[in-house]
Amino acid sequence: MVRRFVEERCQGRTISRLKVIDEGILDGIGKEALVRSVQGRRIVAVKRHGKQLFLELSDGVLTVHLGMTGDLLMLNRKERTPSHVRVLIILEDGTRLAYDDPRKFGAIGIASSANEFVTERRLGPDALQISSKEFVERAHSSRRAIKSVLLDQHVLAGVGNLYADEALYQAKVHPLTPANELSNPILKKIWARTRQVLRISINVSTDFSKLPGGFLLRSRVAGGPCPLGHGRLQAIKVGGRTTIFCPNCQRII
DNA sequence: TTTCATGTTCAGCA
DNA sequence: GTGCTGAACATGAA
Repeated sequence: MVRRFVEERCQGRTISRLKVIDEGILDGIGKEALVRSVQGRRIVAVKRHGKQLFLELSDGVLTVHLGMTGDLLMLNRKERTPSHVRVLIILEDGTRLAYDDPRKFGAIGIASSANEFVTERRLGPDALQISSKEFVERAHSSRRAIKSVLLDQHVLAGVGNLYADEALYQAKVHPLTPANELSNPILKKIWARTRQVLRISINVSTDFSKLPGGFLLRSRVAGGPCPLGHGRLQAIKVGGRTTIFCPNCQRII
């Protein structure tokens, strides 16, 4: 939804200026070099691969990752900039695309192309692009917990912690199950649920209260009720990440 | 005051 | 090579 938002508001427009307010979020490029790389360029297209956003310019690509708390906002020329804006992209008419990120876990940089960036970072196929066949192959070759596999951006790109929990809840698979012990039909189900969860979340702009009933994301709280009414949710750590699941719906290993 | 958190990367170890 | 853990990053919220 961020991609769509930026596409609607910025595609086809020209960047007249770029202002770096906090250099901490620049990734592998200095302030001056970044400014030189974007100023006067037109935003030709807005693309996404996993969690990575690409603003394709008339020459080169601006790469944007929102980290955990990042956001992109449009501000008109008079609005004052919110307190955690790190970079401002000023368009020719004075409106501004603001990169806002309190925790500064995100990153902005430059690449020669989106493909080059994906290859260099060794990102896996996008979670919404990968075929069920390739997903099954990739997942099946790992002995790690299925949740860790879903979260591994080198296996497939785009699944975050919350979405991995949701997909496994929907597929009724315990998050600690070793991926290679899952049958092909179950892996296909996980693949299908994962894309469904991502699609629906994009459609409701990650406003989880708008999700249909039976979604874990609506009330993902340890000790809270299972959305399908099958007991209480439990919290564990998988690969260092908080994992919430229903021990009744998602059978143990 | 303390703990935890939607992400990524790296060091250290089995 | 595989895979796990913990730490680091910086800040707000509970």
